[in-house]
Amino acid sequence: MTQKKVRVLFAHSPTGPLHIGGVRTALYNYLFAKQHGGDFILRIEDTDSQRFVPGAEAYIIEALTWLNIRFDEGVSFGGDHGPYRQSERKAIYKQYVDQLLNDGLAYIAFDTPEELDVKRKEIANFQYDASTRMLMRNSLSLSAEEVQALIEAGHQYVVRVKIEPDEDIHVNDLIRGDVVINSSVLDDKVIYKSADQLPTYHLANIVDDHLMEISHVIRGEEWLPSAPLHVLLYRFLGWTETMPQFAHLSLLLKPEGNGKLSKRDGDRLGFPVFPLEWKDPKTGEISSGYRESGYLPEAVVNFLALLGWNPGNDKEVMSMDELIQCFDLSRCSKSGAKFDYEKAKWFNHHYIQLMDNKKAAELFMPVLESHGVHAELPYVEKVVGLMKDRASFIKDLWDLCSFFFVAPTTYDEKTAKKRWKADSAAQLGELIEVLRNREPFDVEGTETEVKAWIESKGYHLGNIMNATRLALVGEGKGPHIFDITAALGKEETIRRIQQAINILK
RNA sequence: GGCCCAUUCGUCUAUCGGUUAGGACGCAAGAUUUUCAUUCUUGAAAGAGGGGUUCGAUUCCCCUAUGGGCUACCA
Repeated sequence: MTQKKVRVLFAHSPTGPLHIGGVRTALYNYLFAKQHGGDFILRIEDTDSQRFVPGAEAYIIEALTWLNIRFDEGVSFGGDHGPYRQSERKAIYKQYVDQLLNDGLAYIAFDTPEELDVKRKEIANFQYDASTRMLMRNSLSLSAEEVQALIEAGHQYVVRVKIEPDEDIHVNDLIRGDVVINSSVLDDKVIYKSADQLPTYHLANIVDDHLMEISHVIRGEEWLPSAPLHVLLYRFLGWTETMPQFAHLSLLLKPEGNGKLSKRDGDRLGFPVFPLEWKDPKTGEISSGYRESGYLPEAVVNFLALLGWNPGNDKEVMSMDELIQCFDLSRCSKSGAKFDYEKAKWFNHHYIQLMDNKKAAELFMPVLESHGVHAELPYVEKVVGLMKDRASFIKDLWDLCSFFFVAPTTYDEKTAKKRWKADSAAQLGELIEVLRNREPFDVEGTETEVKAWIESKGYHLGNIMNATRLALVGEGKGPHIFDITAALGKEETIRRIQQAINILK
């Protein structure tokens, strides 16, 4: 059987940004390749010259690079099975189209799109196949002379595969098992267009996969209905022995309602469907991306890996290396998975908790800058260490801990009403004296001394603490009070308390 | 319409004929705490429906329903 080296690919058409479902397909291919010590290849399928979108190719590469999904070979990565852009492989395809034509496994058809439309209206459930092809204008219904004359007169034509009816075609799918489709329901698919001298997906795909020695084709379920056609094409070309193994992945569905997750859903539902922000070159419309929304690549990869696959145990948090080890096509679920944005957020939260303070601080620096704060990294690191457990996104840290960088100028009304008592001003005045004499101004020492002072005076601990918090933060939130004082330092702590006394009285 | 694929808590899923149907997100309650969170504990929450096969079906088969995909000179 297939002892050949594992070579899988991510093939995408440059018709727009790669969406998150495509990212998952790329990820699964990558995991599979790496697990088997195989190659992961990028192929650009630009056989539809009409729908080409500039920038789409670079986008795919940038997005997957961000996610640490690395290619071994392909467009912009080199390799000896190139070129990897289908538009650059015209001559290659032509040769196989001719072969099919010579072998009588394909034929030339002159029907224009308009003529086909007419037929589709005339005949219910019209399908260009064995039952109708003799009614059409093609090299089967026309004489060789007529065909020749038509071509010489400059008529554009297409080449269609000639599918023989009444045969059960088996597709052995690694995820779904034996899938059988009768050839009668297949139509004589167009495999080549004379207008741009390019094959369609079906032919290009088979020829390239064969020539690039692809061992496994792992792709979305939307391809399952045409898989029998592909099986037939391998047979027609004489490549059945080396035909890759197929695996059709279930689709990613909209979180609410039903249907396949699409470009539109993201901004409508308030979460990204693209890995990176994308600006449509034609309309200028901007679609949000995971990266720009503050997602960590590790979180996106982990979340995506589990959408339609699981390791067979309760383990959910997994690094790329662990995923590579555990991944198993046979554990991919057969049914579509609804996109769960809340869980994606949880993964991000979790990965921020796991991240070391320095890394988190570095990521937080630009956020601080954007708020006009220029802080020293060691200080930011300390603050982030105190607060990062609470953030789902790095940028959330600003709301969580801006008071570490900017003193409050106003005090939250509700909190003030509840926490600032009649004697708060006097008590905090005394507290300032206690703090002024405190040395060193560390967390434990200061806490011990302040608590001792509160006890000796018979004050209410909660009242003092809550009022102090209000003075330092401006509202009733934040970490342990002495973590705040130690971070702010003696001078700033006293200044803020004094200011609160002045304003709140 | 035709063809194909699917169907376990709200969501992602485990279970490969015998389980109190397990975990995670979310939700609720409680604990911890000087605040807000985090964290921890607990709880509610599921086999689409109907037939078979079997001593026994969530699990195997069939039908129905529902959902999804495909049905282009798009991928």
